[in-house]
Amino acid sequence: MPRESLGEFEQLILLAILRLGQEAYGVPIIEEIENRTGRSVSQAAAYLTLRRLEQKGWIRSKMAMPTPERGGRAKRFFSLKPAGTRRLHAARAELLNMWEGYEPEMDTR
Amino acid sequence: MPRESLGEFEQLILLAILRLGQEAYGVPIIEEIENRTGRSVSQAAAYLTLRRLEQKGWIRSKMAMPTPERGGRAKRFFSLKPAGTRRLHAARAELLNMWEGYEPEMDTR
DNA sequence: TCATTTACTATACTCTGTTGAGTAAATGAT
DNA sequence: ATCATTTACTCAACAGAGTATAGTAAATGA
Repeated sequence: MPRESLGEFEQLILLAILRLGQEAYGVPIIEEIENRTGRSVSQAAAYLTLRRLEQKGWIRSKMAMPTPERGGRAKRFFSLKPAGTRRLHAARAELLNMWEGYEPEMDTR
Repeated sequence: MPRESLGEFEQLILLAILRLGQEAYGVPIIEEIENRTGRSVSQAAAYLTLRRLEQKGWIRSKMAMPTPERGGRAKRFFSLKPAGTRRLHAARAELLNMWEGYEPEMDTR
């Protein structure tokens, strides 16, 4: 049974798509996550997760035409479906609830 | 290779231990997570994750003496080790970074 | 003695995340 | 034209995190 809450990497992918808007295809999605988290993201990990998210009905994708640049292959653009948007929103709410009241000083008791 | 960041459920467990302080043993840990997240947590999931966290050196545990109540078996109490505290702190920083700038209104564009 | 309560365990499995390598379609240089 | 290079995406196998179902163990109270 799939879990109710989003996985962490899934969240990162959805957030990246949301933030990138019209420019949300594989390569920038990976860069966005790398910039934001500071960790490196393999292409395979990203594309696999994108496919899984699409299968679950949280995002949709569409191939675009190639662009006239060196190596400018056709890109697959992604966007959030309503269900994905709701998931993302719910994930944030859960996190807020979970960490609410936490103060870093608690760590050093 | 284990991942650098904590899993979501692992975070919940560590946070529950931190919050419960002296009272951090299996049953209240489970209740704390259920209350905070609204989802139900199986005992197996909790104890298994507790064991994994201990194996990784993020928490320690100690059996206490039985208490004189009906069914009052010996309890295994958990506490954070420094490494676990650091992980928890780092996990929070990552989350803040990841969601920074996100506004719920972004969802409804 | 035995049902009940509280606390913890075993085992097997699915889902999520990661790795390492590879394919495909475009341009640019020779 | 051919072939190296760039950009974009794919395959397959595996490891790690999370879940489900069921069970064991040690206490009390009737």
